[in-house]
Amino acid sequence: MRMTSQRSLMLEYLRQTKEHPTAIRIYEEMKGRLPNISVGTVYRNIGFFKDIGLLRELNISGISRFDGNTTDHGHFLCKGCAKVIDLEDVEISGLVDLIEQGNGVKIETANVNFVGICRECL
Amino acid sequence: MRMTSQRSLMLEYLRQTKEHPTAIRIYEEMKGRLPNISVGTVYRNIGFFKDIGLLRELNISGISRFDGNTTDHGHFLCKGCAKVIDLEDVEISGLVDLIEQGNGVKIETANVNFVGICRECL
DNA sequence: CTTGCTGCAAAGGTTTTGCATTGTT
DNA sequence: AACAATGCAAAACCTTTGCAGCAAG
Repeated sequence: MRMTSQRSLMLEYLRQTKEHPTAIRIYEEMKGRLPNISVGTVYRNIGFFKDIGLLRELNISGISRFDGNTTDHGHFLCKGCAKVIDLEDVEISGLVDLIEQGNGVKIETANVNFVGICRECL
Repeated sequence: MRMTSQRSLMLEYLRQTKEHPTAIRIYEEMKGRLPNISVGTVYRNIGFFKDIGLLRELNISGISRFDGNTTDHGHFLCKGCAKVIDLEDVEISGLVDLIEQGNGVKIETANVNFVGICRECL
């Protein structure tokens, strides 16, 4: 792989942000630093980072969001303010073992997501 | 609401199928019985059924699939054959309580989905 | 110098929407 | 008769892709 300015800026942003951005949000963020960057590049690099395990895709409520934190954890999407909260307290590895043994399947990725109203919006 | 032939056939199909169809799949299925049905109608009715709680939208791997079984249960998507298996053995209500209490949020819907390889494809 | 990455623009696929018409109630 | 739901087609999105040029190694 070739480390380009597009890739290093994307990684820098994805590693520090906690906002679980959509692809378009990442594109806009990059646009501020690299005005000529194209959506194609953003999408291609998202795919690349996913493949090498630096990025996780979240499937909550239709639109894809991305998370630079690839440890196993759940997510909560607030319907009120559209914020996504990390749920570090969900024991996903235990769930995975249970389901693999109970159903005879091999699990590669887990998506444990909840939608509702956050503390601030309540 | 007005019970039309489009709606009753959609409900009949969604209640009996176990294939967790995509919107286009539902459209094709309906097309076999109502050759003039339009995608717009299918999408509008999917939204309507979701609103009144007769249908659940699954967000696994990008494309939306729908499930007429609205009881709380998880799903497993096989990367090999694209089949979706219901996971009745995941204790979702327990998870929901834990997260609500630990994070001070109110959960409305839970998406507990796994991707991997099924027993037959292994 | 090589070739992987990029920007651009077009295409592909999904979902939504405006509007005149149809069909339930 | 009213007006909710439909069919049709266009539009709005999101994502992917082909290709020529650029730049990292």
